[in-house]
This record gives sequence, C-alpha cells and structure tokens, in this order.
Amino acid sequence: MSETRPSSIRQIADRLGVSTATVSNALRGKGRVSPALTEQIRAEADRLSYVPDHTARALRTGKSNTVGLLVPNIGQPLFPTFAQAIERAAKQRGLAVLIGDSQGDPQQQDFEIRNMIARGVDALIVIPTRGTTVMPESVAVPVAVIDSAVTGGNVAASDHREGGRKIAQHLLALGHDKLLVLAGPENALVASERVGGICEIFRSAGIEPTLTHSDATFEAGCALGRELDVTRFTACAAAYDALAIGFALAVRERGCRIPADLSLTGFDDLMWAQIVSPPLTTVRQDLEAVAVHALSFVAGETSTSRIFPTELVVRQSTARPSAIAQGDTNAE
Amino acid sequence: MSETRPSSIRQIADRLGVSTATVSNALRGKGRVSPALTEQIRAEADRLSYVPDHTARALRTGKSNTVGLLVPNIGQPLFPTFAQAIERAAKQRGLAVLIGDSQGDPQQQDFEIRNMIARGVDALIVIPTRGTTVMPESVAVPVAVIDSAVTGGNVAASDHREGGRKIAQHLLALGHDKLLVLAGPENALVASERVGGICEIFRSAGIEPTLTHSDATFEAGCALGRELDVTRFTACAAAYDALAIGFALAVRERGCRIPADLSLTGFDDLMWAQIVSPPLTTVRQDLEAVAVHALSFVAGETSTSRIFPTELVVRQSTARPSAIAQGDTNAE
DNA sequence: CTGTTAGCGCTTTCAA
DNA sequence: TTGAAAGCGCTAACAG
Repeated sequence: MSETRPSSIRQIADRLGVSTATVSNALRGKGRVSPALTEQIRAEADRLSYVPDHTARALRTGKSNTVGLLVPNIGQPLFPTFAQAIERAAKQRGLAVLIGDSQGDPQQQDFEIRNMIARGVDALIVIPTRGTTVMPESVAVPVAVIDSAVTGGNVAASDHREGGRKIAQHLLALGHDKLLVLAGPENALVASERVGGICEIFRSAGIEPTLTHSDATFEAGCALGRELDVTRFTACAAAYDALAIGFALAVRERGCRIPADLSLTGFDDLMWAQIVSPPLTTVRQDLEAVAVHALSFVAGETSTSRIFPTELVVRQSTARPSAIAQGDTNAE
Repeated sequence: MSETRPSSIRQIADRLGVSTATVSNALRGKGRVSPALTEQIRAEADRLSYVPDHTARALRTGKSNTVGLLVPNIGQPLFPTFAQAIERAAKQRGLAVLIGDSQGDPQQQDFEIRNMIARGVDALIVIPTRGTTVMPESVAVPVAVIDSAVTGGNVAASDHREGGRKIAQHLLALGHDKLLVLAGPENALVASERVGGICEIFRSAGIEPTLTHSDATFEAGCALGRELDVTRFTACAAAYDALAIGFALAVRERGCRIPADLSLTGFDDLMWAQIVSPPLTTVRQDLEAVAVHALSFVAGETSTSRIFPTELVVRQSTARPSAIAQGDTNAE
C-alpha cells in the first residue's frame, strides 16, 4: 500500500536547491563536490531511499552491467552448475546475468543472441549448441565462446582431450584391453575431444577401442545398455556421466556387475556420479576457473584463450578386470 | 571486424525523409501510417537490420519486458528445473528472465530484490529463502511468491500437505506402522507442510511418527543414515529426495536393505530419484503449472492464489514390511 | 567547486 | 496520415 514511486536524482536536486549534475557527481564520487554538500546529498538520497535507475543510466552510458549467458539446454544437469559458476563470477564484478536457453536449436540460438543484444547486454557468454559455431566478429558485443580447444573462437574451456587421456591411462593401468566407448553425438566437439583423448592413449598401447554414437542423455545410455553385447569388453568409457549412468542401470538389469564384470567411467562429475551405485569414476572440470576466465575476457582484461586442466576422480566403478569375468565365470 | 554500430529509428527516418514518430508508428503498427509508407519503412528497417533499442524503449515506457526470478539456492537440484519452467512460461510472453540467487541468505535476498527492481524488472518471482517472508506491498513491482499454501502472500505453490498425505496413505496401505520422518529444516514451511500431511494421516491411524530435523541436503541425509537406529522403524519418509537419497546410501552401508528392511520415500521427483537403486517412491510437483500461474499473476491476468495438486510416483523403494524384518531377523 | 546544457533512442501527445 | 516537440532519468562536456 506504500506509494513507492521511485525517487529520482531530480527530486534530490530540487529539495536541496542544487543541480542534478551535482547530485549525480556527489553520489558517484565523480566530479569534485565539497564534502559538506556531498554529505547532505547522501543524507537526502537515503532519506528518499533513492535507487539509481539502471535503465536510464544504461541508455546514457551505453553500459548495462549485464551479461547474457546462453546455454544449449538448461535441462542437462551440467549447465545449471555452470550457470551458477558464471553467476558467482559475474556478481563479483557487479554484473547481472540474463540467461537464455537455445534448447538445442541453432535458430533459437541465433534468435537469443540477437535478443540479448537488443536487451543491451554488455557481453555474451555462449556455450554453443551442438554443431554450431558462433562468429564473435558477427556480434556487436564481446563474446566468450565456451566449448572446446578445437572450437573456432573458443575463449575458455576445459581440456577435454586431456581428460580423455586421463581416463584411458587409468583404465590401461588397471589392465583393461577391450574397450567400449560411448562416444556421444557425432557432431559434438566436446565429446569428440574426450573420445579422441581416450582413443589416442589406447591406440598407442596397440588397442583399438570400439565406438558407439548416441545422444548425450541418460535415456540414450539406457538404450545402449540394453542393446549392446557387453561381454566382449572389459571396460566402457562414456563421454558423459548421464550416458554412463543410464548405461550402468541398463546393463545391471541384464546381470552385468560393475566393476566386477565391466569397469565403467563417465565425464563431468555430476552430483549423480557420487550417488549411483557403484559411485562413478569420472573427470571433473574446473567450471569456476572457466567462468572466471570467460568473464575476464569479456571484460577486456585478457584477450587470450585458455584451456583448463581437468581432474580424474577415481571411485568404485573401475577395477582390474577380474579373472572371473575373463575366464571361469559361472554366475547364475 | 564489422562496423556494427546499431542503427536507430532516426537513421531510418532521415534516409526516408520522414519523422521518427512515423517510423516508430509504422514499425509497431500503432498510429495510422499509410500502407505504402509502412512498407517502405519496413524495407529500410531491415536493410539496415534495425533492432529496436530495448533500453531506450524501457526508459520511455517504463516497461522492460523482463522478470526477475529469485531462487534460494540454484545449487539445489530442484531450482534449475523450476527456473527452466519459468523460462519457458516467460518466453511465451516475450519476457526475458533475470535470475538471482539468494544463496540461502535473507540479506542477500533483500539485496537481490532491490537490485532487480533497480535494473528495471517489470515483476518479480520469488521463492523465499527459508525463514523469510516477502511482503509484496513493500516492493514496487508485482511479486509472485512461490512457496507453500501457508506462506504469507503466496501466489502459486504445490499442495505439499496433500503430497505428504499421499505418501502417508501409500505407506499405511502397505502396512507400515513404525515411521521415521526426515523432516528437513524446522523453519522451512514447505517441509513442515509435507511433514504435516504425513503426520496427519498416520495420527488418524493411531500411529505417532518419529521426527528428526536437519538440513535439506544430500549430505545431511548421509549423516542421519549413519547415526539413526533404523531397526526401530518399518519405513522412513523424507521431506526431500536429496535427504532420502543420502539416507539410503548411508543406511545401505550399514547393511540395511531397502525396501526389504525399510521402505523409503522422498519428495520432489528429482532426476536422481529414478537412478538411485532402488528407484525412489516420491511425490512430483507440477512445476510447469506453478510457473504458468505465477507469470499469469504478475501479468495481472489473475489475482487469485492457486495451489496445485501433486502426484505420487510409486517406485521400488517402498514395499510391505517383510515378516523377516519384523521378527526373525538374524542378519549380522 | 557547482551549474547549465545537451542529449542517449525511443514513444507519445498534440498539431498540422 | 504525418510531423514537431517533449521528455523518461541519467551522465558528460563545458562554463561559470
């Protein structure tokens, strides 16, 4: 019921008989205003509980202190986590975040980019939808593309290939020699980097992994787990945790025990990875670092592209291939 | 490298020798402009790939077509899901969503509310942080509070109490008579509604459940699962899935089998609920409906508060209390 | 030190 | 049917 008609700089100026410019200066400590007057203005400002109008300021200065974050699909569990990291990094700079969801659709992605620019974001952080590239020079504001080291115009990303290598080395060290790779979508650069890293290591050990492509979802993992003949492999490496988890559930129903019959690894270290049984060996990205660098890039503080190391998280879904599973199996 | 200095209404006007007002009118189909001229203006506009400046328009009209969404903690898995529902509902109205995170801190919540208003949001959708209330009349824009039926000023919410009743009826029907309730935080209204519903039904069957309070997190669930003596109960109902899942993992380590030794239920139907083993019996909210109503409320289309029914999702974590678990137990 | 002036790009009376 | 003019609230020159 309060008459909260927001008060303007004008009101303060009028009540104190000074000009709006002086009020503006005083409040922002910009031009030189006498301490005494500054004090008075301050006092009056919060007597009126004055809050600067962001819109007007944005129009005048051309800066909105807002960044747009465009994710491919916020339904996939990694993206909220990532959005949170961006939020934190943005808040530290006094920036707000306008989020948009491409919903896996390149057209929608283009639309959102335009929309956000029209809404006056100062910069854009884009995780491109599969199979798309975002040309920074075609956009009117600084853009940080976050995807993979091999993505054109990429500004910050995890070293997915290195993550793949770590997984492979871990599996190899355990003694695995028949590897199935759930490679995810064919046109996802992130996935192909991960898979590339895995294959690289296995091939240099003289082993050729078997690849299967599919969506990156939990459901796709289930489907694969129901169809594939897992007895031919000692280990399975998935390009995404969601894929691995779906796969795990499906193969378990078919009597395949993890890790006794088959070792399994994922990628991303979703919260899920800890809670499935057995807990999943996976690779964790340093999302915080990626977010901070992306913000720093769009803020113009750096113009370098950075690739961040990943971390292997060993849990209970991987083990040595058991003699039992290899030879004298006789489980009911 | 392109000189993308965004073109304004002025440029179009100048090139065509008409006034800015006419251009504005033509482009929006408002005032009456001759079809011929309208056509010309349209053509010129997209020749210059004109995009209206949202900021200027917002300043002039006082509407930004942006809503603020304030969540208590976007790290908790339900909130991204909910944010997505809001996003969808907002997009249908041509609104963008500015998200903010209170991080569980009432002060932060206040700050964010002010901040969003200063940034010119037309409306606010607030899921209050535990123990706080948001007074709509103290805020300068329409606010939709989403929490629970008993929250002051609540505009849209699921019927958490009814959800609790459904859980209780299900458990009772199975024959459970010794119930442990993981009641979540004491000052969370949502949790107390859920728990209230559960207790209501059990009491009317002459059974007094045992309550334990804790955080609503996975970790808190683990801790409880390690500490509590579960042999005294036939079933455990948690106020949140995360709590239930943490609990499940911890009690399993102690040799308690679900549902053979103990039935377990959660609340929220997180994606997790399907993937844990055994899959969790839980209650699903209709987030989409809640989101749509909240948007419709802040758009001024309705002024009623609505409570939406929930759905019991029965999975494998609940079963009849087994004779074994009741009497002749002799597990080590 | 402080005030005046001139817009940012748009919409909206009000006249022509 | 069109145009001129007046701002929304703020900041950035430039004067005083």
